[in-house]
Amino acid sequence: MVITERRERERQEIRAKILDAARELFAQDGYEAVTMREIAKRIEYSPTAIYFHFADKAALIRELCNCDFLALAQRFRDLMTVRDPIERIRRAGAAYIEFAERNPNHYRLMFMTPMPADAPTPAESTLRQGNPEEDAYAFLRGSVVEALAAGRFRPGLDDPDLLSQVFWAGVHGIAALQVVRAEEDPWVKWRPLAQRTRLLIDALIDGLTTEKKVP
Amino acid sequence: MVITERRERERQEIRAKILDAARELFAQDGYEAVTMREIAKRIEYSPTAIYFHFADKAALIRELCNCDFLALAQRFRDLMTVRDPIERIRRAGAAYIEFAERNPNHYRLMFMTPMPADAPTPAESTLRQGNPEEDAYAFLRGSVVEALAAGRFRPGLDDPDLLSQVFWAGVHGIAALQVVRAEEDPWVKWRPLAQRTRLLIDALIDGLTTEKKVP
DNA sequence: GACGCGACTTAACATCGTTAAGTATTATAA
DNA sequence: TTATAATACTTAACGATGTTAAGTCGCGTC
Repeated sequence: MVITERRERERQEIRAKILDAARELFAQDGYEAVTMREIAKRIEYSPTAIYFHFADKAALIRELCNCDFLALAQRFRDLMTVRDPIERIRRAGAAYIEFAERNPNHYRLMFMTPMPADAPTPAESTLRQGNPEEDAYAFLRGSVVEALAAGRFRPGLDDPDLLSQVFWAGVHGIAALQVVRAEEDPWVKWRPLAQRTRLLIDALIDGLTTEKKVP
Repeated sequence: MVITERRERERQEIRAKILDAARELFAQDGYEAVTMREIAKRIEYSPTAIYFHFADKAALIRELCNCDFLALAQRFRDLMTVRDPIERIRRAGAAYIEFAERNPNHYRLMFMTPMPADAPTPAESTLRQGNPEEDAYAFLRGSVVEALAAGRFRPGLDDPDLLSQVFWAGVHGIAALQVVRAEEDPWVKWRPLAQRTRLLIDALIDGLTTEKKVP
């Protein structure tokens, strides 16, 4: 039965080729602009061939998205070495925004697009929910729990989910506005991204914890 | 020449009918889902008729968008009566998020979609930039300047644009995540919007100003 | 050596935004 | 009063999109 193994291997190869082509086009031009026909042309197959490997365009893009979630979580994994949980949260916020700046189209799909009804639930997904190495939210929440245990947050603030979600919202706001209004915006004179990032993270941490960065 | 006046009036009427139909469909289903043919069916005209009143679909939607910007700015206008600038900023943040919650599709178009290349510049737009009654950013910035003059922000924080942008980013983060992940999200157990809103605004204000809400 | 299945192609469908061409109605000019 | 021109539309069609139906070809199995 070695033959079916080879078949399976070939299947995975062409699957990967499709994904690579799609990723490249998509990172360049964004979701809507990517065409099944164009992906097909790139890999020198007919457009229909893609449908033997992916149910539809959404499924294709969803698979790319999964990779991106993993990539983000793995950037966070490197921050495990930071011992102080508050400092770790700070760095995670900065890394998050940097990810968005570097992969604006991926970020848009991951966090700025409504989830389709048939999106995979944690049970279906290959990503294991709650595992900080694969789930970025779990990483953030874990650090919050740690800081909470160390009594670093202000009294009265004791809900790790609420705290995580507020911090996430803050950095997401910076990232999302950057992605959408990155180029020349005649309506608002944007301050440099680094300045906005720094001040928001500092202010949020200052407002939530007992420590003071600014006197 | 009263006749051309009537013609112009009729023109405006059908224009308004198109806009109304488009607004309703759009608020229900979002931008991509709205079809020129469906708008046409609703007003009982042929699809082509729309093109005699609007250059294309984007122009149509852009006009709706303009109305929404104005509507938001006018919600802010009511906050002019709040004397304390910091309290006014607080309330503006809450009103902003409430607007997003109530008009998720409009919000998506206004703040979560890349600006098309042919979007109107402030010079072209009917909205007057810098006028706090028509420009929500100007309203926020004005309040920040006022608070700055009153010495309410922490020492070292003296750039009204940077401060405005950071505050905007914070509330935008809450609003944007709400719009995209409002329904059941199996990945994150979301805390109630009101709680997230309150904590983020309080924390940001605490972190940026000299006053303390929480001890 | 007939059969069947898997991987693919060609052709087509429905739907989308948009445009070309034609047609009434109506105001202006002769 | 009638010819002309402009206005406000309609019908038909174009090209592009995601997707599906039907057919082809090659390989492994009985």
